[in-house]
Amino acid sequence: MSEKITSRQQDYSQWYIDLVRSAKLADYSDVRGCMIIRPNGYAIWEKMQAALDAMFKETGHVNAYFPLFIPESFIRKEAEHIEGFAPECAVVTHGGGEPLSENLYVRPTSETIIWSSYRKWIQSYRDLPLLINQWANVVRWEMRTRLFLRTSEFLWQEGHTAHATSTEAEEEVLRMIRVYKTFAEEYMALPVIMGRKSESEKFAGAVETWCIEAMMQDTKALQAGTSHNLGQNFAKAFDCKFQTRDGGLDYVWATSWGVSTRLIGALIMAHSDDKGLVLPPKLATRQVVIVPILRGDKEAVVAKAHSIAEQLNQAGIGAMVDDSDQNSPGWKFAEYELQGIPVRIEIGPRDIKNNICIAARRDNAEKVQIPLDNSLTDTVSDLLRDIQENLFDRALAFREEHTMEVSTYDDFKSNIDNGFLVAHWDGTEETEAKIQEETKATIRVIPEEPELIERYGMKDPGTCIYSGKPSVGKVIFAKAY
RNA sequence: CGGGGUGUGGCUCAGCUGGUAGAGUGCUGCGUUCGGGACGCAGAGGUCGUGGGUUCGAGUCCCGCCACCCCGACCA
Repeated sequence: MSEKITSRQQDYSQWYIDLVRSAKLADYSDVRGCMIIRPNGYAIWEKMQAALDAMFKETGHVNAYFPLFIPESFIRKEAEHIEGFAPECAVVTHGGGEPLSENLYVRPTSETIIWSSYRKWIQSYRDLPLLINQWANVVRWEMRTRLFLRTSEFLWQEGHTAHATSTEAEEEVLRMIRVYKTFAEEYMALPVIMGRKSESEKFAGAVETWCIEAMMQDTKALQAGTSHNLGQNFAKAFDCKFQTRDGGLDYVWATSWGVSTRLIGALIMAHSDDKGLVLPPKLATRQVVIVPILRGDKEAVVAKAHSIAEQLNQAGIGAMVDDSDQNSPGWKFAEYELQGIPVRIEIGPRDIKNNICIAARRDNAEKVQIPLDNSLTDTVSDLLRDIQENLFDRALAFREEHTMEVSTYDDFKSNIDNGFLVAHWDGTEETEAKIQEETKATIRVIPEEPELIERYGMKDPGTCIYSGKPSVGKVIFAKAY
């Protein structure tokens, strides 16, 4: 084969690239740093969008769309925001062949243009809360890019909410990071650690940033979603005040939260193997592919394959038949494994005689015989549920195997390439920066997961592994994408 | 921006001390196959990244430029 996938063991990074390209998820574009999301990849995004969008609606949000272009003066209104984003912005200076009177920034995120509107829309506490989400593309000029994980342009959703009180905003921030955690774990089968970011890792312009952090198969960390408490920073920058219930005047409290097409990269790096993509059933476009073995009474085999597909489809399980005679069954097996379809059903004359079919699981390569009767849909449906759970359990077990507590800096340094390290930190940016400089590792998350907090005594006071100064609790360090 | 690498059929690449373009795979057609990437036969497909130079002659040698990839510094 010309498109052989490099093994994970040989070169993890190359494996990822080979997989993305051979599974036809994405392609490099002619524009530096940008990618083309191909139908196979976009289908995953559409599945993600559908599930997330429903969850946003359930939590009271509505969708809207704000412009791609942001006037330079808007970007400059919030001091930390401009400092954080300006260096990685694309700027439009000309339009219609003429220099523009004011430069337009291609949005790196939409807080500023959205708050310039919120200012007009919000006058009273009766206008609050305002709960808007948008599905959009954003541009951040990156020095080094990786397909899905970091490209100059990417797709995402960004929620922007406005609230009457600080407490409500805090609740919103937590509500949405929990939505992300639920989505990651239940749909992506990706266990994540929810918690706060350190001061230096938080969003430019936020008071506090919450995140969900996942572990990839090379033990590196990947930030899978963030939810920001923006306090009154943007309201003040855009002079967005409202009349309170008791007749006073106050600045509006804000949040923003987002996940991006990076999740597709996370999905790949968490579950896939050397044969190709492994998709959790809930995010696969099709859950089942049926490969008829075309020998003997071919017509009967093909007919049976289609009737199985119909039976499954009627039960809401996405199934397709590949009855083309262009490729051998072996070729098809390999191809659909590359594409990550969770279950393959093989059906041949032998099986028809025995009134069974063979189902092969993508996650662990096991093959089972399934009787061809009314129980088929339930059996397949159970199988899919089991695959979904197994992927999660496997990823969780992997993360736990690669999470350890360290109490000395020497231990830290010798184990930092082995996964997540739980360690005491004195809470200062200086220590964090020093550790990053010396080891390339950063504080990924200050966990707010009761189970983890209890297991590792996360909130117990101790001594910083780097400075030896007092620490109020432990945090998770790792090398990150 | 540093370090490394690569530009030759769609893809992966070979092409030596210069002599007029090659393989594998893919593609098209026909036939035989089909329970883990099948086989035979016949075909189509390339201004060798780009600009200049040396030469009777450049994919090959020299100089410039461009693009992309990988590794690092910045970041979802």
